[in-house]
Amino acid sequence: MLLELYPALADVTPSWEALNDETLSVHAQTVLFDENKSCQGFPLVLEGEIKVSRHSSDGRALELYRVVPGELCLVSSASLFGKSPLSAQGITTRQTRLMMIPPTFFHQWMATPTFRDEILGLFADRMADLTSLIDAVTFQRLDQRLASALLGHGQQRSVTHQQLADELGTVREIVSRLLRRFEREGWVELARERILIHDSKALRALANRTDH
Amino acid sequence: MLLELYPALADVTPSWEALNDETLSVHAQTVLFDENKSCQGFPLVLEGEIKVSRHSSDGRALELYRVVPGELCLVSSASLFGKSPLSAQGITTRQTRLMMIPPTFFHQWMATPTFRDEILGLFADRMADLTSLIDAVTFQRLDQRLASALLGHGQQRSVTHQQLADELGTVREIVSRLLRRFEREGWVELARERILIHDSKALRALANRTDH
DNA sequence: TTGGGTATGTGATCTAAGTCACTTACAGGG
DNA sequence: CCCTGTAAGTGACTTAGATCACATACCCAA
Repeated sequence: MLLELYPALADVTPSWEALNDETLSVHAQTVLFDENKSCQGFPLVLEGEIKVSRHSSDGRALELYRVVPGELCLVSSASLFGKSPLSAQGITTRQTRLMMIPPTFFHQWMATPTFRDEILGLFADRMADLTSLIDAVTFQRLDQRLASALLGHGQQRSVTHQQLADELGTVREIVSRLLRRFEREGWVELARERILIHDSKALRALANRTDH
Repeated sequence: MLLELYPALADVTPSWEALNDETLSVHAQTVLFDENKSCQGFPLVLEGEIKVSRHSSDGRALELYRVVPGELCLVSSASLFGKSPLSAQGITTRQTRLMMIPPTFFHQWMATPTFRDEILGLFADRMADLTSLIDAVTFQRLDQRLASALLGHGQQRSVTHQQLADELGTVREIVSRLLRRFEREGWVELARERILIHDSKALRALANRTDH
């Protein structure tokens, strides 16, 4: 199970099995780590999802990325590598099973080439995501980013407008207004806590526009 | 010299001295690597500076960070770890001496604990910078970011308004106007390609404001 | 069925930032 | 000293996005 998600763990010493009882199961909305707190351990997600985001002083939020099984929490690893405080908040979006690797284990495991390469590879992918986010935030319009946010979740997304706002780093009213516009165009259909995608092609076209 | 900047190189095998003749010296404005190209090697900066930035389709730019001697190019390392294409452009800001580490060497060196820890530590610091950038771009106003950009460069900065615009991800006119405002407040004094700081305290106050 | 809590819709208004179209200032080479 | 290219100043206008203040709409539990 764990090995399927993180095959490189097969080789590490001390064996991960020493930590088997460290597996914990938490509810949705559990805060696993927080901005400016130091990192307790390195989370490997077995099941569920962690949402990682930053918060502004005036109550706005921006989602950096989500950690699903088989992936890697960039912020935690950076914190472990550098002993610097965490730079974002991590919260589960639903019931989640995970293994918290203590820092000492994590450091020892990094000596194993396969494990190291896997971690560094995941690290790299996340980095690319982050730089994409940076230029989305800098150069793209909100309607384009909203369109992207709606895609890749199947035929419908079950979220509130406020949740989308927190994902994009804006406020609820703007999301509502843009969604309304999409609906008038016939691209989506809106219901309470639910958005049905009718024309993903049009949304994708908007998301990928390079001009303004 | 090299060892003073990167002490962990003392321990690596094969020895870095095998690469000694790989040191190269390039002029200002040399493009070392580019977006969507794959990475040629890992640059260790001995002297000079590399500016790493992203570019939008409509000619705007945003600086991610600068690499000075003793530091680490996050984008290059991510590219090497992940074999993914580079996600930013790297260009020297002045005459620069550097050593391009071939990927094979780099991978071998990562087996050395001291080297690995150093690299990962630098990696972590950069990550923190990047997340700060993300929320500066998302949550801060341009005047605040401009104020930050003016600080930490001594009594004066010798740059054009266009260069500042490219650093902040905006356009020249906005920078000119904001600087003019700062001048009217008596915080700075403007001259061709030169900005004298008169009241860094006021600038810092603006930069650190948490409200709007 | 009703009533309160949460989610959504929307007009009015504000403002930071971008765009356009210029003019003006400057510095260095011929 | 003039000419030319680059840097900077600036008014007029547009617009995306934020803010405020409500009006509904919906859902579940009592």
